[in-house]
Amino acid sequence: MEKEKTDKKDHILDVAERVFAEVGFDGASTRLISSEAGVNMAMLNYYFGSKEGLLLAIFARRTAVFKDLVKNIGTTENISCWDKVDRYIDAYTERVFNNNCFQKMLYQELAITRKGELTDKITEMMMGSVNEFKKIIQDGVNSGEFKTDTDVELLIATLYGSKNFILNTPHISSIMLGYEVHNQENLDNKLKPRLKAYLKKLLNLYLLK
Amino acid sequence: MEKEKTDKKDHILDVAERVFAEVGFDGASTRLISSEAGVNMAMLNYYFGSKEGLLLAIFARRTAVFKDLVKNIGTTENISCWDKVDRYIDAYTERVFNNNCFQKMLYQELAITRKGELTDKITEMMMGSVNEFKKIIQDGVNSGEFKTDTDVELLIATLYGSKNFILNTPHISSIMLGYEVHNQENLDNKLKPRLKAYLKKLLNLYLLK
DNA sequence: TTCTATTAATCAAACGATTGATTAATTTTG
DNA sequence: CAAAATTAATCAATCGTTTGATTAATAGAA
Repeated sequence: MEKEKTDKKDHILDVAERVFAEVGFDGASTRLISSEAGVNMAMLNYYFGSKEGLLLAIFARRTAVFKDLVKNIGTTENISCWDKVDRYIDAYTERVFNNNCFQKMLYQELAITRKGELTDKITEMMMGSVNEFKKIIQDGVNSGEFKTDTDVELLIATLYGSKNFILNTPHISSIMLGYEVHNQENLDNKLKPRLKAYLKKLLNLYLLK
Repeated sequence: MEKEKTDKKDHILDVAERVFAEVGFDGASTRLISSEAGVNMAMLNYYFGSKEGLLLAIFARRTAVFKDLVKNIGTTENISCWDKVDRYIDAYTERVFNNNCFQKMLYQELAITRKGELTDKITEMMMGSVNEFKKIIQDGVNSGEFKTDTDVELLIATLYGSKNFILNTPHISSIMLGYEVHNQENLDNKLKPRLKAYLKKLLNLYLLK
């Protein structure tokens, strides 16, 4: 029935997302993906048209969820700009830790100079999140709450990049931190609160007068 | 003659490094690499044995150079720990901006869970650089120059990650910054000094009491 | 209900194209 | 000349995709 079909498609998307994150888009053969998902190879084309269609479907699913999550922290009234930054860091950290396979896949695609439709879709999604944060910082600078010589763009690079380094170079960060970052329990219990606290302190020192 | 042979091999390594950075290892066919380099396809195997051998040769060439660059800022006498951090940021920024194709390729490989020899070689190279910086920070904490609650590992993630975000997601960062980050002139004249100044201020605020 | 049509889902097999690699022949070099 | 460098042609393997057939599920007509 209809529900089971959706479940199966969702299952394939889950598996493909993980495999793409692990070995990259070009490194992931349709045979590997289908065998990992426990489905016949032809089902990928049957459901998603092509390998690239599968990739697009993964992005479509996540972006649909993200639109709700990124929304209007910046427009909340009656709280300081720093509190907005604080909330943004919380929301952002939660989001990326709960979708770390997708995040890893996302930045692998961003690193590659490919053609067409997907790049635009990714860029649009990223810029939405970026501009939300940018607006918060800019408001804080304009209102005098934050330092005037704040480098907003590089601060964004720090926010996104610090997390990327941890999650997207697991070989290195696991050695650095002393525990396996692929382990979701370590991620949730150890790394997530640590990263939140670190980012808040770092940005607080950099932004506030 | 011997010199020309080395030149040709070096030329192939240059081109392959760029192509790997642009489309990833799996996305770069030997035919594409050889045509971009203007050599016959068989020359890749003739010189480097295999496609993976070519990748290894790229790493071997860069690591040989890096061993000289990473050396002993930490053991310099008679300067403060902060001055060491200052110098490290300078040296690090210079290094990554002058090898941004290699850097991009490096982190694409680090993101992928692959087998064997290369991963160990990459990890060793990275940890050498990481530990050098870690030692500087740790000395500063122990001597009382830096704050005691410094999160060294996440600070490393910030240092490396901020730069990675700028250089490895050119689509996004070019929009953010308002100019093309692939343009080496923009990189050297605009971004490099800006990133240096930003990182120094950020780390200064975070580290110093 | 029971029999028949229709549709969706699934499969093994095969397709043409491309992959990385190798061969054997040729050219260049010393 | 002999050795090294370079080439076009070719190799088996794997790639993403398509095929035709089969099963399972649903709907319609009696």
